[in-house]
Amino acid sequence: MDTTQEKLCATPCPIARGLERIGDRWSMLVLRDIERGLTRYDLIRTSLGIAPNILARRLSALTEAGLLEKRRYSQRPPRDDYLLTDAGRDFIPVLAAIAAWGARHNGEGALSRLIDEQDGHVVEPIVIDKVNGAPIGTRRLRIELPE
Amino acid sequence: MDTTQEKLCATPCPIARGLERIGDRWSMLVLRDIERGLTRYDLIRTSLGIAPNILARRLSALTEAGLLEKRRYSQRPPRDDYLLTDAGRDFIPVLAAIAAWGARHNGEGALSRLIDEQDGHVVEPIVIDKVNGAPIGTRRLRIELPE
DNA sequence: GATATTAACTATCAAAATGCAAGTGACTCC
DNA sequence: GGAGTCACTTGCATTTTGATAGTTAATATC
Repeated sequence: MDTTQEKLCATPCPIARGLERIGDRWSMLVLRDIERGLTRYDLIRTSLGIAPNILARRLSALTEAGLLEKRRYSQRPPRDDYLLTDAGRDFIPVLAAIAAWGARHNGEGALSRLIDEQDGHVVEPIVIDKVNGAPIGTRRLRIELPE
Repeated sequence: MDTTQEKLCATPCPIARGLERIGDRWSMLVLRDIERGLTRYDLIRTSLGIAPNILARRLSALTEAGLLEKRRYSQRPPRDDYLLTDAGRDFIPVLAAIAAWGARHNGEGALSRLIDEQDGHVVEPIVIDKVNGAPIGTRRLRIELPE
């Protein structure tokens, strides 16, 4: 019902374009779980407490959208797990930014944290402009429409 | 029906916590529009093409969630506009990161771009770890649950 | 002073998405 | 051959979304 192609070029806004492909809670939480190694249907289902039909639909929508791919890990019985594609993996930093925001503004009670495995420090994600290193939000920005 | 308080502490995951407050397409697009100066109901409605009841609900949910605040700009007739709170403004960098992802992976056709008003360059948002400057995704991370 | 217009909604109802519970298919293990 | 596992599907109730029309409180116009 929503192939990747048909909605492209609907809007010039890259935020809207991005949200068309993953703009719902479950999809983002599915990506989070797969990234942390829960690559199988049942692992994700019990982790999220999501209804089975909903998870099935989300997984195939994410696969269709090119964020996940199925990989057969057992021929008999036929079993697949789900892996992030390049596009899916590239979305993980966005989740990190959402996590940082959630931690700053939803901070009551205990929170899980992101740890860098190389040296064990607590990661603090922020969004910057790669061009000059300035954190987004510190300089006035403008949206320029295409010609 | 969803006050800010009652869901807090439901999960220790800051991503899930964040998404509880803004994890839907319309809310994020509303924030985008308000940030670019469309602070009034009708401006947002025509910009997004959203149904009026849905927009009303989103605006009050976002206000309830502490991302927006109403400001009366006319006493007679009584009229309000919507402004970002600190928490709402702090979410803008996440939208920038989503936009960058959307531009990278949804790039067919013309796209609008973010311009830095100080020197006019095209902004390229990326998420990094503030602690060491490493882009998120370049180092292995682990989620640590609270004790 | 009646009528039109503007801005910000609310009300009503149909359509779509979500969610729960139970069931199915393809196996393996005992 | 019965029980268990994994990855779902089916059917149906509930919830959310969306389209359309109407409302309220005013000002502006004829």
